[in-house]
Amino acid sequence: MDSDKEVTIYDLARKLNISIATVSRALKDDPVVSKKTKKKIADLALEMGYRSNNFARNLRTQRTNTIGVIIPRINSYFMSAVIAGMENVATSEGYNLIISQSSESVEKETANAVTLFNNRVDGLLVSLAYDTDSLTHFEPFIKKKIPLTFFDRTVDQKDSTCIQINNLKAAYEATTHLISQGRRRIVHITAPPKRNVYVDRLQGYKQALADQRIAFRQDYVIVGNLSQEAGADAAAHIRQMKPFPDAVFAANDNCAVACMLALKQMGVRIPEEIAFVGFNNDPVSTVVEPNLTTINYPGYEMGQVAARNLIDRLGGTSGIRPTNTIILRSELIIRESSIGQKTV
Amino acid sequence: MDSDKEVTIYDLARKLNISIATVSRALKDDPVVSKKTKKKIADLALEMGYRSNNFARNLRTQRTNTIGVIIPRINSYFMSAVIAGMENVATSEGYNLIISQSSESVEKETANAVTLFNNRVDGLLVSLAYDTDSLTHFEPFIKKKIPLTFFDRTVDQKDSTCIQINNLKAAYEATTHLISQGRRRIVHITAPPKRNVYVDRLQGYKQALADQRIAFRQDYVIVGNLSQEAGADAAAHIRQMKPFPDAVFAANDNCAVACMLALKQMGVRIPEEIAFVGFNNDPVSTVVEPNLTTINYPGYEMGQVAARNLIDRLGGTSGIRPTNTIILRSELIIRESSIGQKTV
DNA sequence: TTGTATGCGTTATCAG
DNA sequence: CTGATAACGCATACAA
Repeated sequence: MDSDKEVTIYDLARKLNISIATVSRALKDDPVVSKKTKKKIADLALEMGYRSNNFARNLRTQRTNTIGVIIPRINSYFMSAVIAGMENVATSEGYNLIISQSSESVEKETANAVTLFNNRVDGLLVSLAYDTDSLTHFEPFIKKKIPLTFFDRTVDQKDSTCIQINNLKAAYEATTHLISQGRRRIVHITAPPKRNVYVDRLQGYKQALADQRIAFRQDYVIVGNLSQEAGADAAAHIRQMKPFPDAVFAANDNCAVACMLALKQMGVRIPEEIAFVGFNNDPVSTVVEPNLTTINYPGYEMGQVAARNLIDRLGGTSGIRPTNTIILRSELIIRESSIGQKTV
Repeated sequence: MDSDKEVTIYDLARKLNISIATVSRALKDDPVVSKKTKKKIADLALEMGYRSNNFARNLRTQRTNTIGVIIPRINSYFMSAVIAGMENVATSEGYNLIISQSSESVEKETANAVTLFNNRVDGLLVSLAYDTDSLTHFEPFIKKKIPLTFFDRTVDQKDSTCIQINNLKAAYEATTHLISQGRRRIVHITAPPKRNVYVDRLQGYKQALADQRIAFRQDYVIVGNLSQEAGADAAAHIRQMKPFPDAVFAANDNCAVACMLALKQMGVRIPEEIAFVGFNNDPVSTVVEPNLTTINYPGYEMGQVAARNLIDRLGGTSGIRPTNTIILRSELIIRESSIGQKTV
C-alpha cells in the first residue's frame, strides 16, 4: 500500500461508487446531502487518511483563510501579548496568521504589504511603523475591498477599523494623578508626535496641566525614540534642568525604567525628589524599585479583539460598521514611584 | 477599465501573442527564454499589475513556501526574540511563517500539528510543550519526509535537527561561579525534569557541585513551573530552610527575579546573605536590584539559525546531515547579585 | 438528493 | 527557443 500518495475526493468517490460532487458536498457538511451518505463518506475519509487540499480549495474559492499582520517589532512584551491574543482567536476560528515586522521602517512596511498582498491574505491587521505617513501601500487592499484593521498605532482611514485605547484620557489621568500628589514641574518623555498614540498622550498631558492651571512648557517635553538609551539620555538632560523637575510622565515603561535607573545612579531619590509614571504595565514596572505607576494596556485583549473583529468582517457577520473605532478600557495603576508629596 | 479582475499569464500571453508557457518560464527567469522576450514580458507584467497566484502554483508544485512554528507561548521575551529571528530570515528567503501556541499542553500541541499538517507546511519548527512525552503527533511529518527541527526544548529524534545551547555547560558555569564566590549551600529552582533544558541544567548543577566536592542534596532542588508565583513560593520555602541557603541558581530569570523580590521583602539581603544566578538574560535582569547574574541566551540568533537550517534542508542545500544538533554559544554574565563573599 | 462538466492559474512534459 | 496541452484537487452551476 502506497501510503505516500495523497488521497483526494476522487479516491473516496471511486471507492464508494459515487460522484466527487457528492463527496465534496458531504465533506463541507452541506445539508443537501443525506445523513447516511455523509456518514459513509466521513468514515471512509478518516479511514483512508484523507485531508483536504487547501490550495485547490483556495484556487477555487479565492479565499485563503489567512490573515496578515504587520507590526513594528514583535519582541516587546506588549506586542508579543497582542500576537498571542490574535493567535488565540485566529486558530480557534480556523484562520492562520502570517506575521511580519516592519522594524519601524516605512520601506519594510511597504515590502511586507506587497508580500501579504501577493499571498492573498483575506484581511490585514496593522500597527503602523513609527514614521509612516503615507498609506499608499495599503491601497491595493482597499481597492480590492480586503478588510484592513489598524490596532494600537492607528490612523483614521475610511473603510478601516481602529482598535485602540483612549490614549488621551489615559495620559490625562496619569498627569492629573501626579498633580494630585503635589507635583507641578512635570516632564513628559515621548516620541515625536507622528503617531496617534504619542500625539494623544501629549494632548492628554497638556489638557491635565491646563485644567489644573499649570502652564505648559515646551522645554518640559523630551522627545526621543523611547528606547532604554533614550531613557538614560533623558535622565542626563533632566539632571541639568533648573529648577529640577518633580515628576516624569513617560510614554512607555521601558524608557521610564531606564530613566529611573539612571537618575537613581546619580543619587536622585524616587519618588521623594522626582515621581514617575510610565505607560504599558510592562513586567519591568513591578521589578524596578520603587515599583512604577503606569497605565495598564490590554495587549492580549487588543489582539483578540482585533482578530475577532476582522474575522467577523470577513464572514460578513459584523454589526460594527467598517469605519468604526473600538476603544479598549485602560486604567491607571498606582504604585510607589508616584506616591507621596515631594520632600525636597 | 476593470481593475478588479486579476491579471493572469493568459492575459499577458494574449496581449503579446505568445504562449502562456513562455510567459510562465519568463516569469520564473528560466534561462531557456530569450532575454528580449523576457524583458517584454516583465514590462507588461508590471504595467498590467500582474501578480502570480500562489495557490495555483502550490497546487501544481505541491509546495507552500510556508513554515509552521509550534511554541509553548509567544509572550515571553525569549520566545518573541526567537520568533523575530525566524521572521527575519524566513521573510528574506520568501517563506511565510505560521505560528501557533501549544500553551504548554500536549493536546493543543497535537491539534496545532494537525492543523499545520493540513496546511501542508513545507517544514516545521518546534519547541516542545512542557509535558509532551510522546512524539506520535509528529509522525505524519516524518512519514512524509517533511523536515522537522526542534529548538530550545528539543528531543532526540531520528531524522530531525536540534538547535539549542549547551544547557549542561551553562548551568555548570553558573554553579561553579557561585561556588567560586564562597557559596556552598546552593539551591536550584527549576521545573520538573521532563524537558532537556531542565534535565541538563540540573545535571550541570550537580556536576559542578560534585567537581567541587560539595554533596548534592535533593532538598535543595525546588521544583515548580518557573513562573513568578513559583518564584515567590520558592522564596517562602527558602526562608524556612535551616541552615539558610547562601545561593540560588534558578533556571529562568523571571522566576529568579520574583524570588529575589520576595526575599528582599522579607528583609533578606542580596547578595550578602544569599546570592542569585538566573538564566536567559531577560531584560528584567538589569532592572532588578541588585542586577541579576545570568546566562545570556541568544534567542534572536536561535530563531535565525533554526529558520536558516530548515530552509536549507528544504532547498536540499544543507551540508548538515538531518540528524545533527547545532549548539549555540551561551555565556555567563556576572552582575551584582552574585558577587562577593557571604557576610552573614 | 445526486451527478456532469467546467474552470480556478500554474507548472511540466512533450513535441516542434 | 517556443507552443500546445495535460494535470494539480476542489467547488459549483446546471442538469437530472
